[in-house]
Amino acid sequence: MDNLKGFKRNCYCGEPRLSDVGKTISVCGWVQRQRDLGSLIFIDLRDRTGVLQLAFDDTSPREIFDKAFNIRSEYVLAATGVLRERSSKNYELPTGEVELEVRELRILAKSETPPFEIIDECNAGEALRLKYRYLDLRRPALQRNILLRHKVAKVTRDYFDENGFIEIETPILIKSTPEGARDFLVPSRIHRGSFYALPQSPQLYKQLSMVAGFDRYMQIARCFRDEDLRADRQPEFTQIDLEMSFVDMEDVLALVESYIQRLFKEVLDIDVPLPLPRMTYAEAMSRYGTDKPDTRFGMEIFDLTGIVSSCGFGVFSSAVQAGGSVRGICAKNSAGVLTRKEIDKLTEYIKGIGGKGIAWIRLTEDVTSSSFAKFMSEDEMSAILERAGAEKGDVVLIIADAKNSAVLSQLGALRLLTAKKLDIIPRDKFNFLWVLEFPFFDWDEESQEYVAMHHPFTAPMDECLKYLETDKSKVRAKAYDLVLNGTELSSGSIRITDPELQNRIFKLLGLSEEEANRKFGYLLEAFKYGAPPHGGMGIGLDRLVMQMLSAESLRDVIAFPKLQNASEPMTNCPDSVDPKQLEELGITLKQ
RNA sequence: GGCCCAGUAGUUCAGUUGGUUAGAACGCCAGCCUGUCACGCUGGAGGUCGACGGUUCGAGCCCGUUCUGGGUCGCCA
Repeated sequence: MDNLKGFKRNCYCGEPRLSDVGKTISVCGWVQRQRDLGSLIFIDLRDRTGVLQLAFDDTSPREIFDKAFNIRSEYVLAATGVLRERSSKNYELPTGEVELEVRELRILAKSETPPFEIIDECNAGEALRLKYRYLDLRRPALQRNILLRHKVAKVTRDYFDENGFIEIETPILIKSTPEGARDFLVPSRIHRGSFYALPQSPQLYKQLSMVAGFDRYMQIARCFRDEDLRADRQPEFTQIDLEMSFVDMEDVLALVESYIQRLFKEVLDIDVPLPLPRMTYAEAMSRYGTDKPDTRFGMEIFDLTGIVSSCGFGVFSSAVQAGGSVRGICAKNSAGVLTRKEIDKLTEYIKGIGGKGIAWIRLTEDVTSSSFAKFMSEDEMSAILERAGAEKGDVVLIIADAKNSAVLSQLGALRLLTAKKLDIIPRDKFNFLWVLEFPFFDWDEESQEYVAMHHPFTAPMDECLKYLETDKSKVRAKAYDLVLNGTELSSGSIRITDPELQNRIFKLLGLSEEEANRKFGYLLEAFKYGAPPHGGMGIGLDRLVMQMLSAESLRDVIAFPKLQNASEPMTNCPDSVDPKQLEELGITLKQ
């Protein structure tokens, strides 16, 4: 093993080109591969910029050649030499026309054989890759992802800085607010029996920053939610958090739009046309069955309620009579893929998410089959086909339920699943969509009452204030979501700054004055001292980067993510602690 | 907590109807090789078939339980 003494790197591995031939350069890196051809040895040396071929032959000093002979994958090397043109070039590689004729070679570290190959094609399981995450991260694909993430953060800070935003760090140890997601708790040693919580978002602090007069705040903020994980959900994630004073919704939307445009141009060189398309929540639900529609493909939901309200098929007519609806989607040119068996699978899926089943019509080239035609008149069937826009080769999938919301959400899920099955979702599109006019209240089946759909500081739309006490279903919020390819990227609202209105809202949400004061008293108190009108957004950085890279999982864009069970195998976290630590905190564990 | 999928060599996987000594590719080790770049050729090492229990003359394969990982529903104001 050698050391670095006297060695000075002056070049990254990915940099040298034909025009540099003849220069003496010094590089450092990891051995991607050693190819021993007998009296000729090649070593591919990798750093974060790329790969450079080191060459050793009979012109090499004997001790250097012997050293090269014994070098294995993932050794760390420092090499100095003269750059020369290759006699046989590799045009696949940016550095493929040159190679380093090595004059000095140092082994800075040896390596055991890694548990999986450090190549992009590596298919090793997530658990193994996370246990050796530092090796996984050496793969060029992950290096690119993390680098792109860095660029996104850089452009973000630049953009908001240029628009007058100030980055303010808000605390990580905060008061628990047991609304919404479950909090991570941190026991206090000094205040025995009391707990801090980790922030689910810097929401209240950024609003207080507005009261403090900072006018425009942004932060690339870490957020924590103690809920179950998904491919696009990690217990800690990063949010581009912003808040602005003296603005209405249009100001926030305009600023975020132009941020998105600049970001995609600078990082991906993609032009995003503005303004971004908009849709109300009601329209999104009725056309796509979700508040985050993927508009990269059609297959929109159509309404059959009027056509089948008094038909002979009890499943349909009884759903309509109970106040529900009958709706469907039409999967174009899908009869080949959506066989009876496949439709049965879809039905199983629908039953799994609380549905009753799927009624279907399948139009192959020579025969039309259906699960319910025998109950219908010919006129009714042709009216359905016409409404569906169905032609030969198509499959119509219909859902009926006494609850309209159930019909829509099931069709929304079915639409996505079917599109994935048919592989009709374009991968190279970035379809942004503002979803506006969210309902202010959400009906909670379990408690049989209205609950806040957003956090309780979201302002109702001005024209809806009159319905607050009389008809909660009519109240819409000054809330807006930014959706990208069916993913909720970002969510924001204009906030309530009028203490009187805020008290009115708390009352409607069943929060007593005492309870509201205990939970958010400091914010209400602050608002007594001159709160500017303000609003903002939180943009999910991880999901944004994931979409920009078309990554399959959040784990591909987070340097050190957690497994589905919220653990991190590399450091064995979470882990038990020394009993002394618990003693200091006054904590006793059960059992 | 529910549902679905997967656990076989270091890694990714195959393994027929339950039947001799469990295979392949890559990786690893050794030898040969002067233009490779997924180098090539020859040879070699490497296995508690996730674990436990059951059925059977006999289990990688069938049954039960359990553990682990992935996806998903619930959950995520």
